[in-house]
Amino acid sequence: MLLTTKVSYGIRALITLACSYEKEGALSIKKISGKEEISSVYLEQIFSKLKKKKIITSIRGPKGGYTLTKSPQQVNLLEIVLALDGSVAPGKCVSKKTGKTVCTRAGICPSKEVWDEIEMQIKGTLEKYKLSDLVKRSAILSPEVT
Amino acid sequence: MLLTTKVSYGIRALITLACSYEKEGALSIKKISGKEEISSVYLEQIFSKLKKKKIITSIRGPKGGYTLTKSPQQVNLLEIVLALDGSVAPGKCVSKKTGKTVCTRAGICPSKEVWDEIEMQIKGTLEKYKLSDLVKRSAILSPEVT
DNA sequence: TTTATTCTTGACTTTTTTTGTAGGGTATAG
DNA sequence: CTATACCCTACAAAAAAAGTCAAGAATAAA
Repeated sequence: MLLTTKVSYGIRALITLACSYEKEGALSIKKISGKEEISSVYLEQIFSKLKKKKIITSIRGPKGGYTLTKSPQQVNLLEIVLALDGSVAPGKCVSKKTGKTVCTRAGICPSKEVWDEIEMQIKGTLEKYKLSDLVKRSAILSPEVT
Repeated sequence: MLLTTKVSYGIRALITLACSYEKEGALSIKKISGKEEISSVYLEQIFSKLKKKKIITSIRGPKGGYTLTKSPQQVNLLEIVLALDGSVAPGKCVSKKTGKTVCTRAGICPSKEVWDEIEMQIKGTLEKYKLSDLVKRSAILSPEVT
């Protein structure tokens, strides 16, 4: 599945970060997890992955927390999903981790081009949408955001 | 994941059936599972689902087995995947089984349109490809098919 | 310098989904 | 009648996803 809870939580947390992008200072895990009602310990893991891919930047110590590395306009959904799930492929003909061929029939698979086409479409669509698009929609759908 | 082993096995078995569509008689689970190296007991379950959706027809008793209900040109990949996996949605905002909304935030989800767009694309692509297309490609890629 | 805050990391547990097995039943051609 | 082959439900094993725990390291502020 593409939209795992990990991705869902990640996006929600990033929207929160995006909302305070122009403002001073960083947001702590505690604040974000509290606001979004996500387990803070789990969110830590998620942020660790986002940090590895340089989507967010961390600041340690009191008054520390996380900030977006780039502006919300520059972050697309594909990089978020890839950071959290490792792949957007509809199947695992090829391993996420090693990159090696998993399916022994990959060479003679008559439907491979179908799955490749779908993967391309998913990538295209996810790349098209930016974090800023979601912030806009979020403001319309739940206007209580401060 | 879209391309589960269930779907993969199902497609392979259906290609085998499609290859003997013009010929006399039905193919038994045993023959298909033997040829495709799939657990015959598992393939029964898969065929049960395909039968429910009228993609294949069964004939009981000796000399019995399964045949395609329609011609390979009339069977698209979307109906196969839907029969076996129940859905092609990238997430489960909505439950596969009950059809009810699972995600409590579905109403205020700022990325819902993204996932909907992706689901539409997947549906479109899978609908475009027919079983007969796979048979053709199969003949090119592994010409040993009799 | 000490302390409270907050990120960092890896291992572990639980839950859910997927994959596969077991075993009995039913229809039917020969 | 009997062997063949579909039919069905429950159960088991394995893999993946979701979530917890605990010890550690950096740093701002008292």
